[in-house]
Amino acid sequence: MSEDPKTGGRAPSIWIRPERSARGPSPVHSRAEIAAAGIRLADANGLGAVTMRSAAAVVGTAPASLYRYVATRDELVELMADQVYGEFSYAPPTRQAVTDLLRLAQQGRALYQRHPWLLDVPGTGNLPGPNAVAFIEHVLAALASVDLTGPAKLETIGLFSGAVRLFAQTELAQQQAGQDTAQWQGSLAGYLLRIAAAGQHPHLAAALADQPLPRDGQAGVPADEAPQEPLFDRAMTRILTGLLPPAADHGSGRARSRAE
Amino acid sequence: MSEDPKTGGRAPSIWIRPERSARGPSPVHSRAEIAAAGIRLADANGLGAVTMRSAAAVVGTAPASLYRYVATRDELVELMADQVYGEFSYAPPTRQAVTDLLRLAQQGRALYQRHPWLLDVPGTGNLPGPNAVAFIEHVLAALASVDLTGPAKLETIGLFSGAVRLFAQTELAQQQAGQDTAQWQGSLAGYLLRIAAAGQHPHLAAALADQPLPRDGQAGVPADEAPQEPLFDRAMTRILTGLLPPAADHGSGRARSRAE
DNA sequence: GGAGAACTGCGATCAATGTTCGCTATAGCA
DNA sequence: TGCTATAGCGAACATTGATCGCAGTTCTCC
Repeated sequence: MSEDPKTGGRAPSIWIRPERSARGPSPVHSRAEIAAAGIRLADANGLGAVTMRSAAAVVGTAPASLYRYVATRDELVELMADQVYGEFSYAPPTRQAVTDLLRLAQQGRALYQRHPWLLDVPGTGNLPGPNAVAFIEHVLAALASVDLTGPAKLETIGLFSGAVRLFAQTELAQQQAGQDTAQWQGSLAGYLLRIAAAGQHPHLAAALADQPLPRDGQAGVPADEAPQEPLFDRAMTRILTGLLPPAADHGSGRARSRAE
Repeated sequence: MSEDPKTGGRAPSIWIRPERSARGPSPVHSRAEIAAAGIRLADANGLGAVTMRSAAAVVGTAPASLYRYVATRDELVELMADQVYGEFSYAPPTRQAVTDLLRLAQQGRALYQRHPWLLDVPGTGNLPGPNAVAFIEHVLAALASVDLTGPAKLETIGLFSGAVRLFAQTELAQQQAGQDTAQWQGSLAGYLLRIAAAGQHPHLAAALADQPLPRDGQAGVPADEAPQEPLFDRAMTRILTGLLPPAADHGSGRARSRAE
């Protein structure tokens, strides 16, 4: 989303640039190593903790040296994102698009759980790295039997990824709010309740009065994961069946876009 | 780390803090004015163009003075976001949840079109401002006849908003890529085609070979809005019908989805 | 009406961060 | 054996968010 009005002679994406050239001394480090360092920092303290200086410190080099591997900090983040995309493991596709996509969605969800900072990485505007391309390839494989044009499939992939991201975001937000700091929970609840009490928002008041806290008990054991899983699956399945054309698979020739 | 467990002792959100106190000279400016300045900057050059200095310059004051109105830059962005949420206009709800929500989604889409930087504003983690609360209230009104618990409705609102955001994001990305800079389009296309040509990604190759440009055939006239609209409506309707329980309206039993 | 408190505007300034420049050492190529 | 392109990096610069303290202003309370 970074705006660059001029962009005269733009440096090519990091995925086009070769990692190193033949001449000169061998680099001590690598893109993968630097990306791993950034990932460690981001996993621990969020994307904001990834600075050129901190990343350089983890790698064990000087800040300026990172620019031999990466043209800009955003490229570092690109590297990090694509590296974690490599954590997908792809099973051979069945013939059921929804089944395969749901499997991928579950992995995506786990990925966001493991690397929450991924939500802060803008997904658009950059070229997809090799692991992202591999992901696209496998989603296309899952969509093989679906009656959509090529471009429509690519757009569907965007929506699919966005949906996974959206669910992960919602899930992370609420589990972070509910578990990490009760004060934030209380802050939001109190805030909304006060607004509701003012009388100007009857529907809000009703919604809040309905069932304030179906969640926490008195025990410290957080049973957060288990009941969430089928909800994710069910919701994602609904989204997917809505996103894809009805799976009438009796190959009747020409593929058509669902629009027009 | 524990500070003051009582009284919500955290630095209170800007929505809790009063805009001004009784004592002291009358402020020359206001939150709304500063937010408007930020919005103008962001509309013109993206969210990155909104710095304390630039915003202060637009308002006509010194950078340090802004901190009399806003505790941090993020609060400025909060103000901006809530101010544009005020651009919604709410029609009296029909009894059709999907219809009403679709209307709201269309407005949201237009909002993102008018203020693309809104996509860069993190939606979670902050208290909703007054206009966001008004939006929630109206979505709840649209959901009045829907068979969901209060908390479930609130969660549905999150998903609904996220879906609108997701569609807007996809739409903006592709219209920006397709129209603004042909070089980026060519860059992505060439990049993917080169990967496809390598032979390791057959499905990608097939998708790219399918139908490169299903767009308009007439040159010159950019008919970009019109053909997009029904697609948005149809897709959003599908998402909504998937998100909501089937609209058995008069309290018949438990609603179920057909997919299992 | 006067004193003090609380607040506003803001110049000056600090710290953090992304990024660049230039120097030296190094490794492949002719 | 030079030539050249590159790696590592110390030093420094520009931008930006944020703070401090001072002077002027307005309200409250006696």
